[in-house]
Amino acid sequence: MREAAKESKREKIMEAAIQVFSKKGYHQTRMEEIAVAAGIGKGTIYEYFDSKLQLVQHIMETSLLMYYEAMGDEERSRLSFEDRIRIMIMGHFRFCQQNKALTRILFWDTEIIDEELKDWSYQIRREKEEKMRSIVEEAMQKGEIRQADPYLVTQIFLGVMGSMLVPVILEDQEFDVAQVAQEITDLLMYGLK
Amino acid sequence: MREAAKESKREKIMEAAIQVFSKKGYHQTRMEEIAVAAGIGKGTIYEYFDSKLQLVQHIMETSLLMYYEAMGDEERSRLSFEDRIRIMIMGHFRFCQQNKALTRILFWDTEIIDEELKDWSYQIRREKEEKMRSIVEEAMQKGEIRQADPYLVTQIFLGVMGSMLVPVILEDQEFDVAQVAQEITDLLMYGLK
Amino acid sequence: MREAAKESKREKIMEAAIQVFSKKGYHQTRMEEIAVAAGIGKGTIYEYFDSKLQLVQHIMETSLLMYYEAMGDEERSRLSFEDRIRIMIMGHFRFCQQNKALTRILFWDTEIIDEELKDWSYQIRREKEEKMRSIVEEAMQKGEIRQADPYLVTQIFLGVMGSMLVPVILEDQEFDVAQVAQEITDLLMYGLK
Amino acid sequence: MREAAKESKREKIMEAAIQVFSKKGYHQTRMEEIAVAAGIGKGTIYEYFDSKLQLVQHIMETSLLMYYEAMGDEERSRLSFEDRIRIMIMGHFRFCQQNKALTRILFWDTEIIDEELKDWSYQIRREKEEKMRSIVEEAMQKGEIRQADPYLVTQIFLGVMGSMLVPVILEDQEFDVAQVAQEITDLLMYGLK
DNA sequence: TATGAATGAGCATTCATTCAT
DNA sequence: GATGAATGAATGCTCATTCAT
Repeated sequence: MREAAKESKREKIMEAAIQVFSKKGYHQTRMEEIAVAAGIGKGTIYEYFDSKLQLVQHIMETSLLMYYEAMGDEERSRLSFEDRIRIMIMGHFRFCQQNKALTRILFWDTEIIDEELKDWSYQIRREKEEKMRSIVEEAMQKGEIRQADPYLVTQIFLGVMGSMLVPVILEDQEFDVAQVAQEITDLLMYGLK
Repeated sequence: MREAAKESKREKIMEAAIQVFSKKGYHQTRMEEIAVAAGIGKGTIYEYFDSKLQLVQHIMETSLLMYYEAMGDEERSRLSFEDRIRIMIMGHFRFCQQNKALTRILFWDTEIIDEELKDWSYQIRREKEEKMRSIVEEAMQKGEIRQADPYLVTQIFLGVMGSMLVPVILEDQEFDVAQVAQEITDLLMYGLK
Repeated sequence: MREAAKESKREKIMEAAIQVFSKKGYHQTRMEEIAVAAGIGKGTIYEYFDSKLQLVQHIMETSLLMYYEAMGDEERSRLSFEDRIRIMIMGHFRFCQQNKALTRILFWDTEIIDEELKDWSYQIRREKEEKMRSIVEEAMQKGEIRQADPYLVTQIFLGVMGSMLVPVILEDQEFDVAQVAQEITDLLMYGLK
Repeated sequence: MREAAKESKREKIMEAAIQVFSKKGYHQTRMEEIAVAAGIGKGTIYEYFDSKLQLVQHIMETSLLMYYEAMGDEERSRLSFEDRIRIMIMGHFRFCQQNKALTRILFWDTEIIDEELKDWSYQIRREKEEKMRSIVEEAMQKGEIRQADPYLVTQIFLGVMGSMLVPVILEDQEFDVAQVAQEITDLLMYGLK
């Protein structure tokens, strides 16, 4: 089989797996369901992935890379803090809206699948947190935002980003990503009063 | 056996189950582990609960009642919006800090256990959301806070409350509940600028 | 406890067990059901019987004695063959009609409970067969009935006796024992022609 | 796998199950024993049958069809009553002799497995009875046999057919089916005198 | 390479029996 | 004696994984 075709079947399996995992959760999903969804035989999955665990790991790792790319804050240090977080929030929402099934797997049904995967997932979370915190701290130093506990502010940002998953995931709402990002940034920057 | 002793054993099983479910997740937990953790025989669990599913359901229902009690917003409509949400946030944090394992089960590892339980869980979430939204809308009408999309504001509040689970759950940090609630309320009310 | 009272509780358990075993079969019956039916505690059964198996064994042995007594062919060798088998068939029917639950356990739901019990049950059956055959052979020698394979005739007699269990057990019919015994004897003696 | 091979494995499982059920009874039989007897893995049984209950149900239904075929009384209404029942008795014996394990399951160890199966089994019994009765009544009308209670006569026929199971099942005797059927018919028609 | 029939480790649950009260 | 709460051996069934075709 040509490399391309091989790759395409691997992708097909991953896409099928994402749909089924997202709908039923890892433990409730049987390998056969994935095979059926992918339109292939059960055994074939094992030609491309070592195990169910490795399949979900691979999905999570790959999608996390995609997510970071969508969120990417590279080359934006010259922007104002307000713009940076607006863009970041927007990137987050855009990714979530475009990859609902994936979002559910990555950020919502944080089911404990495996000790190692749990640790990896925590590690990722911490890294994201660190990065966000350094942005916050930088903005405080520059005087762009007022002094406050940077850890707290970081958690709030992450929490707010998480908050908007609900309408996307549970209620399947579509919304204007740019506008919502703008409104949220406003609220965070200028408060409710 | 006296009623009290019977009740206490039921509680013992629930506490053991909470610990194990919280540590390993529902599907990774074997009934025997719960029995061992409770210091009883495997069969004894079935004297008090019909099945593994019913056990986790009962834990979730009971703890949700506790949570709502801790959060209780009754008789507070005469307070200012700022005070109300501060108290609410504080109640949330206090509950989470005092019931870490439970918090993980209720709000963190939202693993798909059962279709019915999933629906119930969504229902609960929606009710909480409704209530919060009505508080937000009331405050807007009274002019306590500025006009904004009430749905968005509600999601932000819920997100912020969710955000602080991370340090509690994942990093096992202790913090001063009242002070953190105050700081968060400040940030939400007056913004970062 | 007085001997009499002790005996009466033992009987009570046996009667309860007979009812439940008869209705649900040995394997489908739980010790608790018997206890409930007897109006006593589950543990109490074990004060009177060593085990579920021993309980059913005891029931079967006791009732078989009763059955043989009802069937008893002692002191009847001076009667004609026709009278003997009529009386025997009548005894069989009378016992079955008066002890329906027991009949079901003894002769109908011949479920394999235990290897030993199975062997015992076969042994009993063979003894009954032997006795019947000797009666048949005697009647042939005396010229009371015509020459035929005595084994075959014996099986027919036993079969006919078994046949009438159906209306008793399955259809709960009541019938005039003496009359039916007479009719059957006639049919066997003089044939259908 | 070819259809034929698949069917043959299904048969292999059924045959193994018949042997084990027949030897140990339904409740005493573990699925693993059947698997071992069939020379396959435990899980394989579930590829062909949904459950232990469904397996035994399928065996009973299939074998009953076989039995009725062996007994078949079609196109025999022009024969004399005597011939009809002789042929019927012969068919019954032939089936039992050729399918001993099956016979034990169908007609001997009438253990209560399941409420539904019990009802089904009674239903079958009643149908057989009805058919036999109509044959008896017809013969009485035609004057082939003397007047008697047709229900009683029917039960006797069925009882006699059941009676000969004993030597087959319990004593593993072989006998000349045609000859025994002839003798039994003689006895029933002309009596013992 | 692709398949799906075969497998058996693993687990929830039942229930006869025990034994502290 | 009487009890019923506690127990754990026993077993039906599932499903990830293997491997012959």
